[in-house]
Amino acid sequence: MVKTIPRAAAGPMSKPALMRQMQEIALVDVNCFYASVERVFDPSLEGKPLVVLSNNDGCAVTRSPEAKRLGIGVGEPWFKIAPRAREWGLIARSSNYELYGDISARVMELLGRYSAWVEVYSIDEAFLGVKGSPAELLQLGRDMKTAAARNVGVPVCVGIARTKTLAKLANKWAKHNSTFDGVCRWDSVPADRREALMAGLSVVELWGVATRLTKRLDAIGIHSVLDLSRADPVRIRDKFSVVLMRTVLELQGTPCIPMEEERVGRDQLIFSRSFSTPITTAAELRQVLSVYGQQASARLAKHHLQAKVLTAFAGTSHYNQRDTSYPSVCVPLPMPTADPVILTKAAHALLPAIHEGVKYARAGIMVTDLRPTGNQKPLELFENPHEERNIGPLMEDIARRYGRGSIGLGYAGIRGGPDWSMKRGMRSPRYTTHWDELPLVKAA
DNA sequence: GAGAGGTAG
DNA sequence: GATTCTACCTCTC
Repeated sequence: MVKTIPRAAAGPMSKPALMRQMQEIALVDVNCFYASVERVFDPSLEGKPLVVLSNNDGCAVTRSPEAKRLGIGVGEPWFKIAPRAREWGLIARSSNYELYGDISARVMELLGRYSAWVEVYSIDEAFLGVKGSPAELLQLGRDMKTAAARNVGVPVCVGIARTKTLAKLANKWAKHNSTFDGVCRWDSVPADRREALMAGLSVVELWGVATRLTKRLDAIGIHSVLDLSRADPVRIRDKFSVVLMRTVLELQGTPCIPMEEERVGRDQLIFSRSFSTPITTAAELRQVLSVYGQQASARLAKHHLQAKVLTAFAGTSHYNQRDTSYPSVCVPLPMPTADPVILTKAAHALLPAIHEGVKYARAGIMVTDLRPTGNQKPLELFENPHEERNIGPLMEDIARRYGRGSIGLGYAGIRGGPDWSMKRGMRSPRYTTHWDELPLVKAA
């Protein structure tokens, strides 16, 4: 008697079934994403050196290829670049995360048409499970590149390989080696050429390896990607960590870093910012912490989460070595909550640790031990009078209707920008998410 | 479990 | 004078 294996039910394929079908992984990422988005809406930026700045217009986070050629590094402070900007014809933009987020969503939606399994890895890149012959895979990569340029208006590069680490590497080659024309499939590159490329690349270029590991690897004679790919995985695990061992195995073609499901809940939320001008008084800091407390409340509510622990912290500038101070307090909350009053009050627990006169450059709060909002009512004894009256949702409703800043609790409610608020003098319009900032088109 | 260290984008 | 922010993982104690 032969048992027959039941056929899979019709309908969408299960994840394990997809996994069996999936032969390779494609890494698609947008070239210098923020700068490319700025160019979508302002084509006059095309061909010009352009940098997008971090919060507070602090430093360059994204540079157009022309800006890179000027020798501007990532993280280079704007105050150092600015004096020469005019002479270089360099243009700077403040970061416009709302716009970038919206364009990112369009790119991801587009990629979803090419694979049933897209892992959104960051704002500008995604891993895709892909399947097909070598020729089909290369064609798929070229199709995605063309579609992103035509439908969204941004340039992307594609790396395709058997493992994530190799897909990352192939993507890098696609980007920096014009012969690949933006699409590189690892196994389609002749072995001797791959080795030459790997021999010429420092381990610091690898996904998961940064400066510290590079130093330690250098010390044992491992300098290039090729060196690391030939290392003994077990020895690497013993001398370093399982993380680096996975990198070695992945370089050798053994997948160890799986495609991930979309993260639903988060483990922690952080609200933190550097100030445009340092804060020196507890009164000002109280106001800042109130703002964060309410932001945390709104975000928790949005994700249907409650927090059990809140940590509040402040710190002086790392660049000022005198008078340094990094006060922080960890406040266990009496019960899981997303209530703005409770969170704000908890955040204020930092205030006694603040020394008047010290120049605090940054502050923030972190909520941890997050859990989904339960539906069972807390014991009467522990019931929170504010939550009962739903102050959080009420404030959200007003903010939605009358705009952010129209309502706030106590010190967070003051109108007009306090002088520590973020500096963003060169922000482009939020073209796609605000009615009053839509792009105008003139038909002449 | 907390904190340090490291990494990514 | 001035220099991002958020979130994760692993290791150690």
